[in-house]
Amino acid sequence: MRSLTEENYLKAIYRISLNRKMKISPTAIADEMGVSAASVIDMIKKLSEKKLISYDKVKGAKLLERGQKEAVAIIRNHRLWEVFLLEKLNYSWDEIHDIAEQLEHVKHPELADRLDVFLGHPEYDPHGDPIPKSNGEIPTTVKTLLSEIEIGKSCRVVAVKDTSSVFLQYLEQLSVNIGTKIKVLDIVPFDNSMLLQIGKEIKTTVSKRFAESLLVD
Amino acid sequence: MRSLTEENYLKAIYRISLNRKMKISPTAIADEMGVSAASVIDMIKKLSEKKLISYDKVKGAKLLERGQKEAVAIIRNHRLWEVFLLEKLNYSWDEIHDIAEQLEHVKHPELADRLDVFLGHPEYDPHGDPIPKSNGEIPTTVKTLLSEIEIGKSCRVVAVKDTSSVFLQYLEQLSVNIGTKIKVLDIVPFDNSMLLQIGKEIKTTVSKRFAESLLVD
DNA sequence: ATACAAAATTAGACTAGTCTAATAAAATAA
DNA sequence: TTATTTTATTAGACTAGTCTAATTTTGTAT
Repeated sequence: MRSLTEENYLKAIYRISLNRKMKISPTAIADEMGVSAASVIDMIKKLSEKKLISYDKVKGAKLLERGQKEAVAIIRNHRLWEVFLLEKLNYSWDEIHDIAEQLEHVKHPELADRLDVFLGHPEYDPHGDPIPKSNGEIPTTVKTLLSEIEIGKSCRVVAVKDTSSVFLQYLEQLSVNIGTKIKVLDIVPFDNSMLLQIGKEIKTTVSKRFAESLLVD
Repeated sequence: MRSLTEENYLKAIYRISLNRKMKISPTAIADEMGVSAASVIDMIKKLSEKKLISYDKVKGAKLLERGQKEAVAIIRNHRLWEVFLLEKLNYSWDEIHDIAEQLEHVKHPELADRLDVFLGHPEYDPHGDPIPKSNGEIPTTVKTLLSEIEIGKSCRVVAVKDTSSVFLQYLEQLSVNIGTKIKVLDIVPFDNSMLLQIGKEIKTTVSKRFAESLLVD
């Protein structure tokens, strides 16, 4: 059984390995976790002994197969719970992360799968990140930005890139939610502003910046 | 912020205070929690200092207002999550407790209330225990056993008293679930067996013991 | 009331995870 | 290549929660 702390280290190492293709040094982990480098060294020893990661001063830390699997499972939990919180409990984009951070550690062999079924096998979490499959496979999603949609085509909102409250409030005002259907009616060549049909009711023009902050399918 | 362990002690003290009307001694808590009496003494000191409980060698431990409130909030979480796990994720009666034991500690000011709304304000958890309200009030439910229903009356299953797997399997076989409608067609005076109409399809006779293991409304 | 048993408490140790401060090793710049 | 800075590592201490093994207190039975 993995402790909460161990799980968080695995997750941190996983996240670093995605973001930057660089060496995963103790200091990098310390920054990610918000702890001292000394603490990280201790945990690196522990996780290495348990064969969850490999470590070498030169090459840095790296998840071994078991560690990788566990990290991905936690990410899967996290993203599924985020979908649940947003869609079922009507939480807003900016609130779900912290709660999912706690929920992701709840352990039961079938929990993620049952949640997945209940939510209808969502492919993305509300931040647009792909939800790993049960077998650990992560759909390599080519995320489509609204700004890439051609005139006349329709799409559905699957996630937001920008989670600032100004942006989210703007979305609310426009009645844009996850699942909202959007049709691109026109694109202004001058500044790439887009004329959109949002749902059935609303027709409005948005900036390029706006269109680059929404992920659609 | 309360630690996991502190929360579990508060919960244990609360549970003891319900079951037996007796003094809540360190040993009683130790038994309930499965730890040594020495550990309990330490925690009693801690919780007393934090004004969550009172303690006195003679009178034993007692939850103070804040402690009581927090304990009830945790119970509320627990029972709401049990409903969720059973009704939404289709877990079985015997699996939900352990998972809810973890979920109950997830903290966010609105979580319980949102879950409550999502689940449609359930009054009982699947074990037939009342779910505390948001304000801490616990509906003093006069639980009705199926065995108390009169001939010709109908009711709906709200919970089970017995959670042994033999009983649960029997229920499954009879297609009895939470929410299932049952009509009492006849009662055999000899041994109080009941002839039931279960849902639309099934008509069967069950023993008194069976009828005393099902809670209905 | 005295002796025995049970319960409460204290003392001291252990683990997991954290820290700071000191030291060692490596990388970088002059 | 030597000095400086950054990074890695070790040492030692702290907290929360746990334990076992005394020890003290309380309760009970004769």
